[in-house]
Amino acid sequence: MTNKVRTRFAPSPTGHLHVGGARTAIYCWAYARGREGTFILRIEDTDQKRSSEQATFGFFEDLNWLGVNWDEGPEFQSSGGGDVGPYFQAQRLDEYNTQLNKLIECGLAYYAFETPDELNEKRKLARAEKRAYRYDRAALELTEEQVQANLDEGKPYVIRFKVPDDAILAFTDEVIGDVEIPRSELDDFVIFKADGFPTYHFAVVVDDALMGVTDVVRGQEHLNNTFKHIVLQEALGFERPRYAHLSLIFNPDGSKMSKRDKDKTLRAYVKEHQIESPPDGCIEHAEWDNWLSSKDNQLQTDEANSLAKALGVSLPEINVDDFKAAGYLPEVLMNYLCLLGWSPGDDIEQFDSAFLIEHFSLDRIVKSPAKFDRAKLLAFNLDAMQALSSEAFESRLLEWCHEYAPAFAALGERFPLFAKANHERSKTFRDAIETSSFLVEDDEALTWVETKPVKKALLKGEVTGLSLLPEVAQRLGELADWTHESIDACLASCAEELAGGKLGKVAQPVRIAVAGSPVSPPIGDTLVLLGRDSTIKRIERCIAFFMSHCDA
RNA sequence: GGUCCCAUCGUCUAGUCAGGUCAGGACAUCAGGUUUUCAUCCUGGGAACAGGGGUUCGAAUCCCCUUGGGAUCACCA
Repeated sequence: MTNKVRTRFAPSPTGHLHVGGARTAIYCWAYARGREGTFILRIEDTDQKRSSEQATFGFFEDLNWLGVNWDEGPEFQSSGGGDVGPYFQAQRLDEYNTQLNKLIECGLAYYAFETPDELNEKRKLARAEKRAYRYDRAALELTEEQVQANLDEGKPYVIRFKVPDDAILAFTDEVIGDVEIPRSELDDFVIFKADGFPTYHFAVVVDDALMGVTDVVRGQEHLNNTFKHIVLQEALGFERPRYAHLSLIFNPDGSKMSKRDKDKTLRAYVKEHQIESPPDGCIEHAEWDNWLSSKDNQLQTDEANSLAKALGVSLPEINVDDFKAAGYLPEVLMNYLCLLGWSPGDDIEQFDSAFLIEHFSLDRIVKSPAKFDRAKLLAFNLDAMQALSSEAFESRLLEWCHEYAPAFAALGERFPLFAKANHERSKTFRDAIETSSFLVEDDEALTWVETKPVKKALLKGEVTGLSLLPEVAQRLGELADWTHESIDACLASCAEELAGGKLGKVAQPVRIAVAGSPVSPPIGDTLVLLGRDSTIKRIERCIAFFMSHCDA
C-alpha cells in the first residue's frame, strides 16, 4: 500500500480547464493507471475571490469527457470518493491549522503585519535598484509584546515561514534532472494569508503529504516553487514525493496559449469592423464599454464566447470545452495532447488510452516546450473519424448535435442519411453541420451570393448551368421514386444529353440551387435529404433569382 | 535585472543516458494523379542536429562558452 503510486491533479477552479492543465491531468492519470496506482483529484480553492462552484463543475465535466476518471476526490458520476478527504482545500482548514501549530511550536513560523501596500513599495524600490526583492525579516525583530499588542489591536497579519539558514535547496526532478538554487534566492514566504486561508505552498505540501501523494506531476511554472515545498516538508517532517515538471504548451507563434487569445481575437475583429455597440443579447453595454476602455480588461470566457457567437467570429480553441464544441473527439484530443511532450518511441503516434496507460512513463517526457499545432490535431481527428464505424459516427454525431446543433438533432428519420453523407468528408462534427446548414433552412429563406464559383457554375460557359436548370428540374419532378439511385441516374442522363457527359456541369448548378453554396454533401445525398418538394422549389427560386439579376 | 530551465526539418518528435548505418516518422508544404463540389484518397519531392571551442580514431550524442527561447521573483494557484 505505502509504495503504491499515488498521483493527483490539483486545479484551482478559477476558469476553464485549458489544454495544458488537461495534459497534466492525463499524464498523472495514465501514470497511476499504468502502475495499479491511485489517481486523486483535489480542488485548490483557497483563493476565495476567484474560485467558483461553476468552474469546479466544469472541470469535472471536462475531465470526464476526456475519459480521465479519478479514484479519489469529489464525487462526480462514477469518479471520486476516498478516505483521506475532504478533497476541497477550503474544507481542510483544520488540517492546515494543526500543521501550522507544529511550525509555530518549533519557532519556524511567525506573524508579520506589513500591509500589501508597504510590501509593494519595497518591491518597487528593489526593482528600481535592479535587485531581486526578498522579504527583509523585519517582523522577526518584533518582541513578543509587540506581536501580542498588534494581535489585540486586531491588526491584519500573515504568517511567514522562517526558512532555515542552512536549508539545502536542491532536488532531483524526474524530467529535468538535478536542480538547485542559492540559499539567497528563497525568502521567508507567506504560508497563511490575512483571510485565514493557507497559501498554495502550504496547502499543497500538507495535502500531498496527508493524502500520501508519491509523485507530483505538474507544470514547469512550479519548478521554482518546489524549493519552498521541500523546505516546508523538511520542517513538517514529511517525506518528499518524486517531482516531475512538464514544459509549457505554446501557440504556433510562440506566445503562451491562454484565454487572452480569445480576447485578442475579439478586439481585432471589433476594431477592424468598427463595431460601436454590443449585438443584442450577449453582453451588457456597461461591460462592453469597460472591456474596450483598456486592453487589460478581459472578457470572461463565457462572455467572450457569447459575443463571438453574436458577431459570427470563430475564437481560437484554448480550453477543453472549446475543442468539444468544435467537434473534436475526446480520445483524439487526449492522444494529441499526450504527444505534446511525450512519445512512446518506435514511430508510434496514434494510440488509444489503453496503449497510453500501458506505455506511459516519466522518463520519456520531453524537456523542451511544445507548440500547439491545430493542423495536426485536425488531421488526427479526421483519421479517427474515418476509423469510426458508420453506426458509431452516427450516434456520436447525434450526441454532439443534441448539445451544439439542436436543429440537426431534430432531423429525425433523416439523421442517419445526414450522418452517412458527412462521415467521410468531415474533419470534425462541426464540419458536418457547417456545410449542411441549408438542410435546416426554410426553402423561402435560402439566398444566393454571386461568388466566383457560383458564377462559374451558373452563368459561365457556352451553355450556362442556369439554362440547364429548368430541364433538370422538370426531369427530377417526373422521377418515379426519390432515391439516391434514381436521382443519380437522372442527373447522369441529364449530363449525357445536355452537357456532353459532364456530370459536374449538371450537378454543380443543382447543388448551388438547392444548397445556396457550391459546397454540400454528394449531390444524391443532398437531394434525398432535402426531399423532392424542397428540391424543385429551390431550383425554381434559384432560376427566378438569377434571371431577374442577370437581366437587370 | 537576479535565479532556474530549455535548444534535431516550418511544427510535434525518434535518435542523446551506455559516442560509430547518407539523422527516422507524423503533420504541414510543394509536384503529379483519382474524384460531380468541398473534403477525402494515391504517388513522389524538398526540408533539421542554433553558433563556436574542446575531448575522441570518430560527436546530434560528452564538456565549456556564446546566442536564442521560456519560467519565476504575490497575502494567485
